[in-house]
Amino acid sequence: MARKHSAADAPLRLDNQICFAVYSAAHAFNRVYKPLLDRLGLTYPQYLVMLVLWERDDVPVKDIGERLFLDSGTLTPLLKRLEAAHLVKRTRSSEDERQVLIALTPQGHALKDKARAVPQSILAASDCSVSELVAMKDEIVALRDRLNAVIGE
Amino acid sequence: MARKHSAADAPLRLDNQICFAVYSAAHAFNRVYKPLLDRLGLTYPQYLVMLVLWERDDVPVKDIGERLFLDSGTLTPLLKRLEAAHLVKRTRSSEDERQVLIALTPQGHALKDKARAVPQSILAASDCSVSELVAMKDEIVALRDRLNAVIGE
DNA sequence: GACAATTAGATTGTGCGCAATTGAAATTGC
DNA sequence: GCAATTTCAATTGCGCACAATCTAATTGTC
Repeated sequence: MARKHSAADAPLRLDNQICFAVYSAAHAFNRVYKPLLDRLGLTYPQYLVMLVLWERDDVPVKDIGERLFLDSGTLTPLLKRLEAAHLVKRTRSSEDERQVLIALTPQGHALKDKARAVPQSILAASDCSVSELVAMKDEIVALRDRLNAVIGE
Repeated sequence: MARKHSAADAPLRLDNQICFAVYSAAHAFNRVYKPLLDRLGLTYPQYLVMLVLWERDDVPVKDIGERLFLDSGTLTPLLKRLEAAHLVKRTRSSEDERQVLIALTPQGHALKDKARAVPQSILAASDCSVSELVAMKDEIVALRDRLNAVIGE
């Protein structure tokens, strides 16, 4: 019978790790996005922040972080770079001086139209039907949420 | 009828992005792995390298990179840290002086036994049957491979 | 009103991840 | 046989990610 190494090692084999499937797929997405986002002058995490802001802006950093599962250590420098690129404006809230509100500039709003080409290209690259992708996305989100539920014990 | 914003914006909504599902799931995995890997003294990417080496060591950096989809800019410093931790040894190949061969030290081999507890904990955290996880992994790997196929045009 | 506890964001330090460049070694093309 | 090309690893620089720490502002309790 054909067997690779010892059966006791199966749980430690790279190709059996779902985490590596997810990890490597994330990098593959990043590589496909890169040339598309270069045209917008955005990195992939910056693109995610812009997606959040295009839905609703003038929101505190905290809200963006909760949406993307990122903390201030990641977002503060990223948002400063977006501000340096004149895509967002950062202003202290007058109601709560602890908060910094992130608003889109006119250029930030305008970039949304150029961004509409991105999802189409990604769909083409994934070489997959929309319904299949939606089903997969829902499964992955469900897994992510179960994992996140474990973090807080 | 209930509609969120404009239908034309649906392709740009964060919750419709499969890439974000994958991206955020990768981070969720990382957070679940962290306390488990801390006990082994490994980061997650270092754990992946060790998985590769536990299958077969004495391999050039290039092979590890092809397996994990990582380049020398990532692997060289990572491998130097594993060497500093006395888990691997780096030696120039005598057959091809361009190559650096990575071999496990006795401690590197020994760590495999401690690592066996990791996949079990991950399975528990994912709160999912093995067959469901395998099916999902295969789908994600298939998507990743289609994306990677596009990179080379 | 005073003070402890909490919250928001910024900062620092470490470790990826990748593009671009470099340098040495091997392969090829003629 | 030797120049041109290719290959492999290392290096540099930039941008995440996140833990830990810090400061300032707000809330809760009395």
